[in-house]
Amino acid sequence: MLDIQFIRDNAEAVTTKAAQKGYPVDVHALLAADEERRSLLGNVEALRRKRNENTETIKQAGGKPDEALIHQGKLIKMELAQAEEQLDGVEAHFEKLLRAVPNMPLEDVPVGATEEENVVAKKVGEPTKFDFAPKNHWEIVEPRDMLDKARAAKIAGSRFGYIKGDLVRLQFALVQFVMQTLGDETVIKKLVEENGLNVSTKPFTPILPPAMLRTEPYRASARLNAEEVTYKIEQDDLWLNASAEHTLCTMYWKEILPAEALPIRYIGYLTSFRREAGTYGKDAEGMIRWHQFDKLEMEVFSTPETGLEEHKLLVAIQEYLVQQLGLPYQVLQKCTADIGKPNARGIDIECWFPGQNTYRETHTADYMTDYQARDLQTRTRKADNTTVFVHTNDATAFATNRTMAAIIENNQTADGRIKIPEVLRPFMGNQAEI
RNA sequence: GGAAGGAUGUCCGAGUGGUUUAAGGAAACGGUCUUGAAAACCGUCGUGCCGGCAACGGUACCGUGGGUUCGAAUCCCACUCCUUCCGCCA
Repeated sequence: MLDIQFIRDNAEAVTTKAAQKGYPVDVHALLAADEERRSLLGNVEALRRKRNENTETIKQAGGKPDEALIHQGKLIKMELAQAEEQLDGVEAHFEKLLRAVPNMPLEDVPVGATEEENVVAKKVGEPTKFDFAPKNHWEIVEPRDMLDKARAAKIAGSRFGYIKGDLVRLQFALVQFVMQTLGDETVIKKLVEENGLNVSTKPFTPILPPAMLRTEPYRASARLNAEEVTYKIEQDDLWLNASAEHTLCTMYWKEILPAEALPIRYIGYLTSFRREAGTYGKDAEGMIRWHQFDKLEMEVFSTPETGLEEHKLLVAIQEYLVQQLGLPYQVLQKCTADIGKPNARGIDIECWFPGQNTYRETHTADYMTDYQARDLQTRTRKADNTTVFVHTNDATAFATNRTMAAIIENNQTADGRIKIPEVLRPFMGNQAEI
């Protein structure tokens, strides 16, 4: 959530920017509720003070029952109960309005009403050329028994699949490659320097996070999108994660991190689950949009000063990883409508899919400033002993299904085989193709 | 699934109705001493919210929610989580 003080000071800008993101919020209603809340809080606190003073008087008298004082205490109690009830109602209303306000986009985020208005920031590599008609990834792997969606549909329904054989080995090669690359300080240092960033060169810590989480931290992360995206385990009041980010960004819920711990950089590997409600018909074939998929996800906790630089580092890492695989791609600066409620800035990377003759999203990088941390109450202590909310960043390293689909389509041969990118070969027994 | 014990500030930990605006210790920060460091000693040191330019004042927070009481960290009820033991199990 946003700082209410910020909203008070910037009511017009908040209204405008929220609307740009597609979240029309009634800032005037929010500020009215805020004013009413503060006024009622004043009443309540004055009554509590009276109560405390009455108690103190009784205490001074040795705690002996004094009918008059006890009677007065009872009167205060009744009055207070009424005032508190009133305050509770207003506060609940206030909080609902406050939470409805999205994070403010940074200055360089293009204003747009739909994802059509995302801006292509750069293109790297040329769309792959073939001297034959390139196939879709499923046309390559299904006949070779590396992907079985029919049986998965029988067992689990649509948007599931059995991935088999060499494709499984390819997935674990991707995992190994990412863990090795992000764990290597020389790589991080190189990317920090090449991009002129002023951040730590600390490598990423590999992490296997939980796949389920409780409602309270999930809600605080501003990532709980109950109906369309997220599965609920009703019996145990747990949600299935829709991204490793959800159990990573919540890790330090209600904690104060020592300054020297930052930045905290994690590279997580986790199976994620999405309901994909309302997407019927989209990507019915292939392995792009499943209910269940594995993902390597980066998460960074940093000081406010370095938050934006960390975001840029994550994008640089994403580009580096894609380049290492030799995939053509474009970098998209997401517009206000597409960056998401808690985001201040968002970048997508789209890889070229020759079988579909188009670029398709494979990576996202999200910068939340302190919007998530405020609700999660994740803070750090500064040198002067005061505390400040941390900044959070998350970014895809590889979503394995989509990345493998891109590798399959770009590296296909005329006879229906798949060339393995050089950097992955050491993790596949030096096999050059599958 | 059965049983028991727990949950207190950055950490450890005392606290069973008013003396707690939470003891004590550790860590951290500042200082004294020292050639330097360590030790010792002195001092500072929880987090929100409201008001205030500020100094400061008020108020809340002892797992969560409710209740009893003039007054609750402390008593009552419900719930959540953690630990240990037994059972089951990858």
